[in-house]
Amino acid sequence: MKKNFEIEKKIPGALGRAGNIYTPHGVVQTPAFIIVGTKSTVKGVHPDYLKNIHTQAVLANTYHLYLQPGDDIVAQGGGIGAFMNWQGPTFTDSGGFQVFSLGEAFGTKVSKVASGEIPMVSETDRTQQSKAHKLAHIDEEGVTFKSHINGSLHRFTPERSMEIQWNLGADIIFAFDECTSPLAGEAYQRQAMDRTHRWALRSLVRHNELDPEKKQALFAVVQGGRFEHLRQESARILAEMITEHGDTFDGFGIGGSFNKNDMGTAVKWVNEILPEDKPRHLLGIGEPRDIFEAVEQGCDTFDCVSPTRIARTGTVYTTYGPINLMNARFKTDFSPIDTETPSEPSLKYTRAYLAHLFRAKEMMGPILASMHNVFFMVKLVADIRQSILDDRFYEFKKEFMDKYYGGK
RNA sequence: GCGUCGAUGGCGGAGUGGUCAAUCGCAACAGACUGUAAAUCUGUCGGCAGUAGCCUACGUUGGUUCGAAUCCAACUCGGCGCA
Repeated sequence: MKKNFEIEKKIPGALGRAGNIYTPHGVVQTPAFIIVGTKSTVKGVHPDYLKNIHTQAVLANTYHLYLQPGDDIVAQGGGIGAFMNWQGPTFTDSGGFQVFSLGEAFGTKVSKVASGEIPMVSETDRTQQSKAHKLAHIDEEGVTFKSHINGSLHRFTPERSMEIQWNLGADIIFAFDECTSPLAGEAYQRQAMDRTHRWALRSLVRHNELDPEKKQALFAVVQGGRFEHLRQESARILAEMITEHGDTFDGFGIGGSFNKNDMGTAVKWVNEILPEDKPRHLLGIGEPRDIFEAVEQGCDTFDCVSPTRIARTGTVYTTYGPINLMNARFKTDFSPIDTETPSEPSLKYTRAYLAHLFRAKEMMGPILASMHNVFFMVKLVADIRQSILDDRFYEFKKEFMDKYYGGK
């Protein structure tokens, strides 16, 4: 079996490490922030810019590209990378997140990261009526989706997800899983986790039929919610999972829901068990604080919609915390977006100019803010990597956190 | 000059006797956003008071009425028509 990951240096006294993931489209130097480009485009950001700022990889979405334009068309276009003119490494999520966002979370404000008090809602408390409005329905075999675009019905199974991801052609793909809600109780988490494990094996089997030469790396997705013993069990089962042909996973994703306050702890439970010599991707995370915690506890890659999503509504990252450019005080603030971050937008434009663009609803507002935020996160995680290589991770962490959160 | 229609909170525009401090949209002011249902969503938005409540308000003045943004009269301003 070819080697697709190597560790360069570890963080003393922790699980963290700096390393390299090798893909057919280049090396991902880890830790790395993978930029989300759901529909084979990073919203508002040109691929050339991503390249210029040394973005390590782009993550697209199986469900969205399957619906539009269709994975067959993406395949004809040469796969997501060629289709969007991105030459670097690519990932695709399996559609597992949509099981949550279009299912349990649909029509609610529930986020996969819960903060503060978590109301425990048992499965029986949910009415049939509310379930009827959801766009995703789960059964043992797979998930039936109702398209959010035109209402048409679609069936996803682990096998189908592998086939679509094979067509999309990303370098790193994920097993089809169920991202559970942070509101789900232990009984449901257990049930969903066990099912996700069965789906993982089916994904592994189907993937190896499609890709005997192993052009794509397949990552399993650890579940278990906020329950320590479930997380540990999930990590153990997936780490040991092997097909009758001897195939195993190339890496692991850590998915599902988290408690905002102890994300590092949850990640640690898992990474203490996962094999050290395979890469670990923390799905859908996150904020600077989360990333520092997760890197320290052994995660190698991350993806998150936050940089581009918050940018579109006027929020930009700065060294001293995020700011919302729509706030009145920025109307006449002619300083750079962030004096300590040399992104192209920050070097060339003022806060007042961006504030004007956002108020005028000019598309350059979201574009420039997205460019800045992508730069900020890519650079932050690159800086974290460098701090590990330089043996100064903890110093860098404290320095950054003190500025960014200002003691909060 | 005559006729006619209209004048509502920053703007647009509902409301036509009590349930109106007044639907809604925009603007404004905040907040949220963690494997993108998202250039989205939520809250506030006359003044004062921590909810109770009080005050000032629907062009102006006066009137009808238990009660008026809503009915009547005059006036002021504006649109349109005729001279």
